[in-house]
Amino acid sequence: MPKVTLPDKSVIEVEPSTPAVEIARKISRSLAEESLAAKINGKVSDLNTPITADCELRFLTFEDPEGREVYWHSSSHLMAHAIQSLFPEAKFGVGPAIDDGFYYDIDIDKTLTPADLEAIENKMHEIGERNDAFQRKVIRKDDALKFFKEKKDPYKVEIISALDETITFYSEGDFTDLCRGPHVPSAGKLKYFKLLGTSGAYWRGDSKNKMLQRVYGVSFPKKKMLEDHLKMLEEAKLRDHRKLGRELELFAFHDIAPGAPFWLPKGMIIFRELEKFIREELDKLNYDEISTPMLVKKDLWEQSGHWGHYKENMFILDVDEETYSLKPMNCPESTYVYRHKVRSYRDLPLRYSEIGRLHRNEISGALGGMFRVRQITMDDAHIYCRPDQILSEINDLIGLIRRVYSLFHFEVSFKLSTKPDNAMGDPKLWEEAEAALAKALEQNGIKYGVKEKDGAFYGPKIDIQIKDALGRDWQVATIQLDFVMLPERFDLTYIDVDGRPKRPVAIHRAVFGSFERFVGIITEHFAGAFPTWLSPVQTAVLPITDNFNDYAASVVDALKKRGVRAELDDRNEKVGYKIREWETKKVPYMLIVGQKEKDSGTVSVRRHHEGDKGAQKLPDFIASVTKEIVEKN
RNA sequence: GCUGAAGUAGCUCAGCGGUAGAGCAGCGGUUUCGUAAACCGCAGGUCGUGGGUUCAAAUCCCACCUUCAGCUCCA
Repeated sequence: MPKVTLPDKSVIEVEPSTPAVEIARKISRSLAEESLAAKINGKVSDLNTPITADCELRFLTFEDPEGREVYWHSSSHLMAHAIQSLFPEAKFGVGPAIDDGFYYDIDIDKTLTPADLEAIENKMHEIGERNDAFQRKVIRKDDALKFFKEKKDPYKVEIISALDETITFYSEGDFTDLCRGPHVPSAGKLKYFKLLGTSGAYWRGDSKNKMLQRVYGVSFPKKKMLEDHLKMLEEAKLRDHRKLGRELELFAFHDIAPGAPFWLPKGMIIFRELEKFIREELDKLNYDEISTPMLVKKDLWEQSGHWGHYKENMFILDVDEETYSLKPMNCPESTYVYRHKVRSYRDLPLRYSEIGRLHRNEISGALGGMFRVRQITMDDAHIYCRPDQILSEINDLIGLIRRVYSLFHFEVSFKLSTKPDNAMGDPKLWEEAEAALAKALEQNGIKYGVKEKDGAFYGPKIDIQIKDALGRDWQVATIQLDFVMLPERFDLTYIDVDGRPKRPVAIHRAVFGSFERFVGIITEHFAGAFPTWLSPVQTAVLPITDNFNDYAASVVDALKKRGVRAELDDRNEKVGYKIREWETKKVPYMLIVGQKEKDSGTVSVRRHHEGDKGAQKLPDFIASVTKEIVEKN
């Protein structure tokens, strides 16, 4: 009898060919109820897969990423089923689960409208209520081809023709689809869903192929989860940095400069605070700041290799019979600073930081608010070090990145990308470097993911992701080792102890990535209510009537003297009106002053979003707000 | 770049062949007020740009510009 090992290491014996789901039932009814699929010896399988031999078994629920994937994949089948019954002429492309839902690509003559989506959604409920089982069937290739040829579905025929492996169909009611699976046991498991929209997508992602309509949706086993998800999408819309940027007067876009923001005075305050902060951090870590030319001859890019691989993304212009380009990255030019004089092993590491503007000609369709711009300001740096210094440099960088991001209350995660197949450079150096990166992560107690073979051809890297207040992931910082592009192509050397020239290792790194994108991210993360140290206006002083304008002005004066960004609101308006306005501008503190405050030398403090905090002596308020600013709380 | 949608006052939007509209913001006045919108008045627009159809175009047609959603996540 097969022995089944469960995640808690307990072992149970079962009759041969017992479906996995029976084992779940034996454990508990709720487990059987919540399970979506079974992981048998590490392979995600249908819940009713018969257990025929000894195995390790784990049940997957919606809590597991793999469980969600099965759930969404099954949802996409249910959607296709609904589409087929409403539009029998529809042909189907692919319909996978994605990070936050699912889609199906369909080929149909009419353009689907929101009303159609609603009809499809209703049909899905109707079909779901029948609770038909998802049935798996292994099928011979020629039978599979015959089936879809008869169904006149050229996309499925194309997919099957290219398959060598075992071909399986899944049927659920009167809908049959080519599918590797696995699926939830029956359509009734799929309860709460919402179709979110449609878009065009080329068959196989190739613009030479026909464009299909992609229908996106999301589904959940509990009503509350769907509601929360939809609420989150709404919230994201409200927090859209393009809207907040305009309303809070941070930045603006104009047709005259596509893909480039105009930084408004208030946005520039945030920019400068971030810049000041990162410079202070880098000073502590013994970086040297440099600034290199923005307009350079193409020879530089020929030498670095960018001319061959990156030319389409560069702004190129002819000047005096020479071809120039606006720099799309800083790295090649930093080597000129390195090569300014002969370097000794004693000089290393050299840490060159550069906050400069870069120009990248992103294709027009890729532009989007601050997230994707053509003119970016990067907090870039290139560290030149000896191979034996890699570990300590990476340690410092990990520390820096964690320190910076914890300040913004972001959750940080790290991913190590290893040697790709097209790697260049000394294999031994690769090995040592990957080991150093892994060791640095481990020394810092970091659990990290590994992306096999995902490094650049010139070195392994660590990508840093952050999770914002809405649970969305952003790829921001990066730490990239480089043995080839800068050191080899620009023939960088240092004189080692033995008097011989050696190659340094270069480390490309950025913490914020680009200021534009980072400001966009934090605008949405904080929903425009920036922490006090970043707030363009830190306190607004509101006299109750113009009888107290003088006292209010003296309060503003006192704040400004202590470096607090304060504004006087002496407009002839009721205090309720002024409060409403400063609330919507998300200013952290409002100080309301009238007769009482003037007589007692106090201010009535109102905190954004929290309300009235009562009166405080002015010096006390100044002390607490300046403390908050200095500590960046 | 490709597919689709959109562009009217600073902002949000109505108007969709017949003299350009509202609310908010702005400006002037009245009011002097205690924790999220006082009242009255005024001003504000080459209807994205260029061309065409028409007696007449914000409105219909064509081209371009810009923005938005998507185009990577592969039975």
